[in-house]
Amino acid sequence: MTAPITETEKLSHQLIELYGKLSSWEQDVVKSSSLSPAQMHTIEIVGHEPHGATLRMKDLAKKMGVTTGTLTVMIDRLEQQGLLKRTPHETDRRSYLIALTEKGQGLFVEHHQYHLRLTEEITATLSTEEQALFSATLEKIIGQM
Amino acid sequence: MTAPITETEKLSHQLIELYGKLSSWEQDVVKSSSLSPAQMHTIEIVGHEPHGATLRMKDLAKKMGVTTGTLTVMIDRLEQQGLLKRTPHETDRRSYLIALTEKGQGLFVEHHQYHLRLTEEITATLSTEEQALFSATLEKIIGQM
DNA sequence: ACAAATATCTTGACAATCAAACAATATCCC
DNA sequence: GGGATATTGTTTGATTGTCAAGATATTTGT
Repeated sequence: MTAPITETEKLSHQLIELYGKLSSWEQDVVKSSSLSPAQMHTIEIVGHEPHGATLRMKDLAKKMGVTTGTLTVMIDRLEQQGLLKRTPHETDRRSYLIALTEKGQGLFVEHHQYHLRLTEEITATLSTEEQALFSATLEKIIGQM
Repeated sequence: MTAPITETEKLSHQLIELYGKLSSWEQDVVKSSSLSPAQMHTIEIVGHEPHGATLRMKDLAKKMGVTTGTLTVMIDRLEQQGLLKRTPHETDRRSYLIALTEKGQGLFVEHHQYHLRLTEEITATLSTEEQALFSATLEKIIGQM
């Protein structure tokens, strides 16, 4: 492949590079736990839910971009490990609400700290203004997706 | 989870969100091809190599963060589909060099165009200066990882 | 009440992955 | 040169992630 020419090509390349680095960072971090990347990802998604939110299997599957069939076995295993639990939906007896257990919450918080530490490290050389501006632009970009 | 408070928490959250959106974008794009995400990723890594570079199985496995055992079956399947090929290393008879075929190169270029189009779309509302600044900061961040 | 829609689970098939064992080749050192 | 050691890639066996399709239970609409 030839070197990027246009600004768009440069940025596209940077996004791919960032994605790849985040990916292998996450893989490394997860390796020290007993969970697979997909399992940790599930914990992260559930953990990021606002407190008190109700997440049904279907909602979670949609958020994660997998089928409910896939999610069933994923949740089965995480439930077996005591990291999250199904509780019956109050009014819809077909549904379960998925939530972290204490143990799962602990794991989530610990993992979240890793993310914060990474973010601190990679922004260490930026000025407050530069970081704020970066964040603002990133917000716009995310809004376009 | 509560709302982000510090700038670091905000940025960490944004990075996770960006990652997730890129992830599902890639999944959607790949779905219209006959390849799995992992297979397309392999094509991308090989395709991004500088022209004339020599990639052995071991190198590629390292770049991708998988074992050579995993890569062997991955390359087997892509080779069966005529997207890339193994050619014997000139001096080391244990090794192969992995490279895209014409067909694989075509697929790579097509996929690369998708990436460029996405980048254009998400930066459409940014001024030239804002994009340049964003790119510069992103460069620093990537350099810290 | 009944038909249609919905939520979840189950099953069968295959891809992705790793660790460990293996085969072929290369390198080192005496 | 030749034997010990290291490296490269493949194979094997096990587990996980994934989907599509079908099954079951429940809810909704008429």
